[in-house]
Amino acid sequence: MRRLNGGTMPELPEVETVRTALAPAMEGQRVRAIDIRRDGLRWPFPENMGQRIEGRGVLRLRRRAKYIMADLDSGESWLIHLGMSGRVTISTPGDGPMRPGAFVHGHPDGQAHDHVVWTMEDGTRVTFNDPRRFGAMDLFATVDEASQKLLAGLGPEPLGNSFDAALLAARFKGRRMPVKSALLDQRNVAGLGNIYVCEALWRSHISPTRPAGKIAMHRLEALAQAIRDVLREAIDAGGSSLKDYRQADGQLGYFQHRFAVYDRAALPCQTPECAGEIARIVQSGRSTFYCPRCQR
DNA sequence: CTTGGGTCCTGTGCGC
DNA sequence: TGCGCACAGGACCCAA
Repeated sequence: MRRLNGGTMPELPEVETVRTALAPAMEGQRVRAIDIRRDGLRWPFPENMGQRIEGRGVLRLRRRAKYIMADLDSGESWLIHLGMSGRVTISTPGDGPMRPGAFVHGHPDGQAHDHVVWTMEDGTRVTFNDPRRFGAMDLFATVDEASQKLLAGLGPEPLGNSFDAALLAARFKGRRMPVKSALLDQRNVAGLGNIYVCEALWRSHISPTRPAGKIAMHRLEALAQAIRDVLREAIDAGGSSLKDYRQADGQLGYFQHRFAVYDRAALPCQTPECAGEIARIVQSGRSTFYCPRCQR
């Protein structure tokens, strides 16, 4: 089993942690300058993205699913998705060198894959780095958010009031697909990714291969609670990591969390008195980690 | 409508 | 030591 280099992919908790860190650096300030170093990431950037952002004030930062939105005083919202490998670095003028590793790979002022750099009016610099370029940015009228292509159709926020077992039951009714796949579908629940789906299923003792429509209500209650618990714990862990982020070069987006099953193939299950061994299977081309003994 | 598979992208780690 | 390849996966896209 390959190692993940100690990092985790940005799912809801990591994105929320990034939003929390970016808010004090951006909210209430104007964008003095924006340096866009390529045409796009996963998709081309929106037309005139730089002109539409430069000079605008940032009213506030919000999160929806795995997206961060910066509401601008122009009436537009700037949407950012970290994809798989997106990182954000915050440098303040007092930090000394604005960024370590200058002149790397021919980039005069930064590191390889620094794609967008924005400078706030107080000199704070925020750098978006994304080697795999699965990330995305867009601009849309804030009032038209409901019809924004990437946001329309998203399911409820798992930490919001409308998410519960009854909602899962309604979404899963009659569905034969494995519950693992159903939880990854952002139309059912917004913000879960491979890691936290595995963790939540383990906590609720549900097999990832079980058809989504064949889970008893009391087990869906446990699942909904497990989803909320694992996300909340990861957000809390990210928040505590934030206090030390300067020591990590100000790099945000990857906060190590203690996983019970993810990337733990062949290691012992941590359910008390289970003594099972964590298995790795592939579902829809993705790794699933679970305990065949205590997850049914 | 539902479901599954392909695709994009680069860094990393492993086997030969 | 160096090379090639599998793998990591979020979300769209399309085919059956």
